[in-house]
Order: sequence, then structure tokens, then C-alpha cells
Amino acid sequence: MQKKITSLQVAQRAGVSQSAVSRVFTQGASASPATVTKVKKAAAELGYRRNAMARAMITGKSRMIGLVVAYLENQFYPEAVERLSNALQERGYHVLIFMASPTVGDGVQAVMEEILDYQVEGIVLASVSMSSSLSTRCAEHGIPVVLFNREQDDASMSSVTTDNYGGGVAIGTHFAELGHTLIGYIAGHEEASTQRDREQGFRDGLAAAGLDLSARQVGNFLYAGARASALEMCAGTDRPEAIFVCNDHMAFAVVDALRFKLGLRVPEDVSVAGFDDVPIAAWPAYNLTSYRQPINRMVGQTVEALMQRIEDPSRQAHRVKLEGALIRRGSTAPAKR
Amino acid sequence: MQKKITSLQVAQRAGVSQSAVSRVFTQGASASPATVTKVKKAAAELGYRRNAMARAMITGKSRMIGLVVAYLENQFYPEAVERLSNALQERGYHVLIFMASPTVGDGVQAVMEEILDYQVEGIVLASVSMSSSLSTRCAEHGIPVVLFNREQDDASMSSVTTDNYGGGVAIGTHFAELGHTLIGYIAGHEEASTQRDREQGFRDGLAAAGLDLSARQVGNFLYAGARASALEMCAGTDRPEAIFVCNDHMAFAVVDALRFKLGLRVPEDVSVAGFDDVPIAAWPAYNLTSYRQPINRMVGQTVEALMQRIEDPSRQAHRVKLEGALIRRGSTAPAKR
DNA sequence: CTGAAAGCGCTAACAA
DNA sequence: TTGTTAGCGCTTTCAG
Repeated sequence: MQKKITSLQVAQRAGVSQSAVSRVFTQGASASPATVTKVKKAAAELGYRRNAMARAMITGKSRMIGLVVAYLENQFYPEAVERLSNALQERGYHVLIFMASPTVGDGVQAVMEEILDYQVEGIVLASVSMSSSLSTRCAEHGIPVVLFNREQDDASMSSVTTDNYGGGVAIGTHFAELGHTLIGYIAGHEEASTQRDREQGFRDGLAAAGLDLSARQVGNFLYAGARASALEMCAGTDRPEAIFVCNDHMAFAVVDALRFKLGLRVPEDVSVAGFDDVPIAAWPAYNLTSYRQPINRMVGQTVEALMQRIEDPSRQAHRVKLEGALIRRGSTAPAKR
Repeated sequence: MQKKITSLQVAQRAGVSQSAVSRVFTQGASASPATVTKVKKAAAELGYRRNAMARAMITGKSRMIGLVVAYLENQFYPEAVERLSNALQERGYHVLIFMASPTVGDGVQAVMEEILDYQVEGIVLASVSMSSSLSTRCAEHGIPVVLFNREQDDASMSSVTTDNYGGGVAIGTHFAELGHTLIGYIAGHEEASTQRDREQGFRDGLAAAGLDLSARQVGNFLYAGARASALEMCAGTDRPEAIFVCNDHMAFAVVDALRFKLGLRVPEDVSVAGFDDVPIAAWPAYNLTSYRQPINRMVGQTVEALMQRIEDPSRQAHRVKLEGALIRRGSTAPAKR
């Protein structure tokens, strides 16, 4: 097992000083063509690579971004993680990933501390919120934090979201246009901003058509939770004609429960709509009407927000709300006359 | 924006030397109760946290593990990532994650170099293989690499897999017992060891019952690929009675194509079985017969392998093959008389 | 353009 | 138990 190659060894082999080696590998540093070739040759022969930690220590730039994520069972998040990671890699950043269990609120706290210990240059919080004390600490350290698919009242906190309210309105309007009057809603985790905004939009969309919610259950963003909610909501004779489920992941559970447990047809007996438009929503087994989150643009904006505040920490918070799009599929249909 | 707190500042405030501060925060170092309290108090007041990079540099232990992953669309991997990350976090390790596109073989090469630059203490390669030159380099650096859900001929490479061959046999036997004789197989990426082993096991399982494959297509582990394969395989009049699809992710595509494009019933017209037993396989929309990978044990073994070789790099490769289990569900049924 | 020298924040001998 | 002293591998002045 050969030891690690340092710049000093390269320097010796190339017959130059250690700092010369450093310069050769540093963007925009001065080195004569002769030195460059000598050093590069020696480096290649030895298999030299710069120690990212040592660089990070001195420059204060670790080129790492912390990513805290929960709900990986919901296909929306793996997809986001993948794209985010790719976008960051393209910019020369790397991702230190942490799982947060959504239920344990202060687990996030502990996890964030650990992330900060690694001197990350920024943090992305996907679907988790943070205590304001913690956000203050990050601000003090000058570490930008951006909330992905979640918002907080604190206006100093950057966030990238879809227009959840508008999406809710779109679904409400869609249901009204289809002629449904008995309407149900299955909520996500009550504390989540996405849940609140989508529900409020949905209610307002319905209200604009003179409609109101006739049933509401809480699924907590879980498959099992949504399944139980659907069963509860639709077991009786007064079941809704149309149900908006706060995200696709739960909507699949609702469709499954309706079809396979209650023997109901979707959309003939009950229309179901979700939110996110994850790839599975397009699979013919579900063919789910959904409000699409523009995930590419969300990721783009998240990276943008991060980069801006890394370059200029004094810059004010970047709060973006992107438009999505209603994707009409076969899980919603007009009310029966 | 307050500057970063260093151990020196804590030392000054506590009226002790900088190294005393270091000792207070180091496991098993000597410090009098009096010093400990003084230092801890000062540290708390200042909000001091150790700089993980600086520690890593000196100790040579970054407490980071590199994770390279592809195919995040296949639910098996997000699940694995989540559990792996949690298991590692419990042991005080953190995960630097990299996405590798499965098609670009040498993308992995580049990505691995970057990981190594961060002085990770180990690397997990999920569903990707590596060139032998690269594995040599890792060995030289004394960095343990473990292959998760993939194998390589190189016996010096640690790996954790399910008994893919045995799983294939189990499915083949299952089909034979159900009385099917026209059998199809939809392959994953041809190069993957999982693909090869599962297919070989399947063929051998069939052969033991005097059966043979009557159709074979390649889906490359992709939903779209599997869909096309299914269509090709089942459009004619000589379609198979039972199809084994190399993983669940593709099996969903096959079921969807059969049902919604070809108007066939599963399992009445065609039996379909997958491999992995991801959570979606249990959803009633698919209710898929599958060979379960013991993901918890796989993760446990992966962490174990890593830890062992981190502690003792001279230790020989850890190659584990875990038993899975055939999960019979409603997507497979006896042949019609 | 180049080498010498001073650290980044911390751990780990080494004396005291 | 403590403080002092070297560094870890690298970037970055600062002279030359």
C-alpha cells in the first residue's frame, strides 16, 4: 500500500519548490511553460491529486453542499436529489447527504450541526424545516441555506417552491369544471407549508365555484396514512365524488384503496387528483391527474440561490415560487348526470 | 456575521491552553474535572464546534464514506441509500454522494477520483462496477471499496449481494410448479452481474423441470426498455404464459404494457414475476410476485465490510451473498388447463 | 516567475 | 494533568 502522494513529492521529482507545484494546479497562477510541463509530468508519473481537505482548510472553501432530505419513499425526492447532485457536480460542488426522519423535529437540528462541522459552503433542506435558532446560526456563519419544496415565514430564508397555492386552485377549478359537488381532501403533514398552501388554494378554487369541502382526512404524506384516510372517507354512503390528495405518493394509495379494497372505480365512481406529477403518475396503472412541479427549474433555482449567496453572502434571500402545470389524465372525469 | 470560533478562542476564554481544549473534546484524553467544566462552559458560550476538516487532516480520518449510485428511479436504490446513510450516520460516518449515469462507463472513473480527493475512508458502489485500474488505485491508497448489489470477478473486491442465481432458480421453479411451459425472460443491462446471475439461475431452474426459455428480450433496467420488450414479446400469437422480468422496476412496465396496451390480464393471461420486492410491488395495483432482496441485511453487511477494512486494511475482501425469499403474490397463477 | 516562509484549526507527542 | 511544540498538505503573501 503506497503512501499518499503530496505536492512536496511532486516538487522534489520535478526539481522545483512545493509552491511551484501548487501554482501549476491553481487557476490563474503564474508559472512558466517549462515549470508547468515538468510539474505535470512528475505529477502524472506519481499519480498526484490535490488533497481537497487541505485546500479547503486554507481557502475556506470546501466545495461541499449539505443536503438534508426526508421522505425518500416519495419518488419526487430521489428525483430531486439526483438532479440536484448532478447540477452541483457540474459546478464543481459535491454533496454531503443526510437523512432526516420527518417526525423527529429536532433530529434535523443535530444533523445540521454535523453538516456545519464539515464546513459545507451551503445547505439545502428538502422537505424539512428548521428551527429559527439554527437558521440564525447559519446566518452568523454566513452559510446560505435554501429550502427546497418548503417555505418558512422567516423572510430571510431562501426557498424554492412551486406555486402550491395556485396548484391547489387549479385542482379545485378542475373539479368544479367537471361538475363535482361532493369533494374530499386528503392532507399531508399538517405542519408542512406545502400542505397548507395546497389545501388553501384548493379550498379557494372550490369556493370560487361556490363549492366547499365535504370531507377531510390527514394522510401525513404516508402511503399507509393515505390508505387509511381513503377508507375512512369512502366507506360510508356519503363518499365524495372527487378527492384531491396532497401529493402523488399518497394519491396512489388512495386509488389503490378505492379500487382494490372498496371495489370502486376511478374515475367513474370517484375522481382522484394528486400533486407533483412524479413519473409513476404517468404509468397507465394510475394514469393520475396531477399538478406538475417543474423539478428542473426548481433545481436550477436552488443551485442559483446557493451560488449567489456563496459568492456574495450579503445578498438578500432568494425566494422563488415557480409555476407548475395541471396535467389532466384519466383519474379524473366529469360528474355523472 | 460572526467569525468562526476556533479552539484557540475557547482556550483564551477558559484560561487554558489550546491543546487543553482539544483534549476536553477528545475521547479518552486526560483532563481534570475543573478544566473540563471551564472549557465546556466557554465552548458553550461561544458556540464552539470542532472543525471536522482540520481534524480529518491530522488524524487522517475524514469520517466520510463515498457513495456512488445510479438508477435512482428504481425504488430499490433510494431505499438502500436511505438505510445505508442512516446506518453510517449511527456509526459517526457521513456520506458524500455521487450520481453515476449507468451508461457512461468511465463517468464512474472520474467521479471516483473526485471522491478520493476528499479523503473518504471508504467507498460504496451501488449498482455500478469499476475498472480494475481504479480498484488497484484504491487498494494502493488503502481505501476499501465495497460493491453493493453488484459483483466483479476480481476476488479482491468486497461485495454484498443477494443470491441472484438462487433467486432466479426460485422463480424458474415457481413457474414450473405453476405448470407454465411457454416462458419469457426480460433482461436487465447485459453487463450487470445481477442480470447474468438471475438469468442463469432462472434458466437452470426451468431446465431442472425440463423447460426452456421460449422468448427473451432486453429491457436494460429501464421502464421504457421493458415496456418495449414486453410489447415485442407479447404482440404475436406465440406469447409466453409466464414472464420473469429481471427487476421489479421493469416488471411494473411489463404489467402495465400487458394490461393497458395489449389488453391482456395478469395473471390470467400472462403471469409476471419480478426481482427486488420493492415497496411498490406490494401495492395492490401490481401485487407482484417477486424475489425479495434482504435490504436491511445487505446494508448491515456493507457497513460491516467497510468498518472491518477501515480498522484493518490488510483484511481480505468481504464477499457476502445473502439469501432472499420468494414472495408469491397475485401476479403469477397456475397455467390454464 | 519562483522559492521561502507563514499559517488554516486541530491532534499528538513531549516535557514539565 | 498540563502547556509547548511540531506538524497534516496545501495556498498565499513576500522577497528576490
